[in-house]
Amino acid sequence: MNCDRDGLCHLYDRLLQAYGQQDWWPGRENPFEVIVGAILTQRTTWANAARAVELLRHEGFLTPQAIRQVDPAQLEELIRPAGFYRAKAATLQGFCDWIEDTGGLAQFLSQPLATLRPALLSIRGIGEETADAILVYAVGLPSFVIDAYTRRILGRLGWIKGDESYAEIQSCFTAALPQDVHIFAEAHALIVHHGKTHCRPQPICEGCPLSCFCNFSSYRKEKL
DNA sequence: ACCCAGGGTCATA
DNA sequence: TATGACCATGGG
Repeated sequence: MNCDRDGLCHLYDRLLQAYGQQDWWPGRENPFEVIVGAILTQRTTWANAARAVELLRHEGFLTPQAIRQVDPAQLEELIRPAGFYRAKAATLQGFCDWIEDTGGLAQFLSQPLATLRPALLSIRGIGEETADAILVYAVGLPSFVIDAYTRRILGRLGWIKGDESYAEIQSCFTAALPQDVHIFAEAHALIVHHGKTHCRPQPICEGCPLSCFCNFSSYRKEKL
């Protein structure tokens, strides 16, 4: 792995210059809605997850109490457009049970990163990426999100092999960037946007702001 | 008829 | 620890 500070800072600058501020994750003013969105968008397009969020909002289910109390079958029907709806319904209710049993949403949002991240990871259905997305976009704590696009982009740049652990890649970003949640939020949003426009499984090299991207030999051997 | 998307869990070797 | 199977909808 050759993922140094200068390279990552340069990557961030290039993406920011190319795409501008993303101001990601609509509905960021409602932390609980962001948490629900983070769970529903797992391995799913945002359009599908957003449909499910809208259905929940329309029926008045965008509170921990409401999701906790609703009949599981009804919750499953509401979030059906998001896919994996049985697993995600169970995750949502598991999360809301835990929130309500540990002092409520306000209490949750006021805790520090060192206690919040392990707590999130202990909930079934919430892994590292979802936990970090919740921490950054809902709670406002700087815990860098590593997703498939991040791995694919770094892999195609030749900076990682691909078998590095989540923590290993995350620590590179943590060491390179200022410990500012706004930077972390923006950087991950830029990576996803770049991934969607140029770094799909089938690359789209026309107009790619990272001109070196499509030429790397590591490109053939990637797992993603 | 494919492939893919802002993952995570569990069983197997 | 490392693959593979499975979860499931909707768009290209």
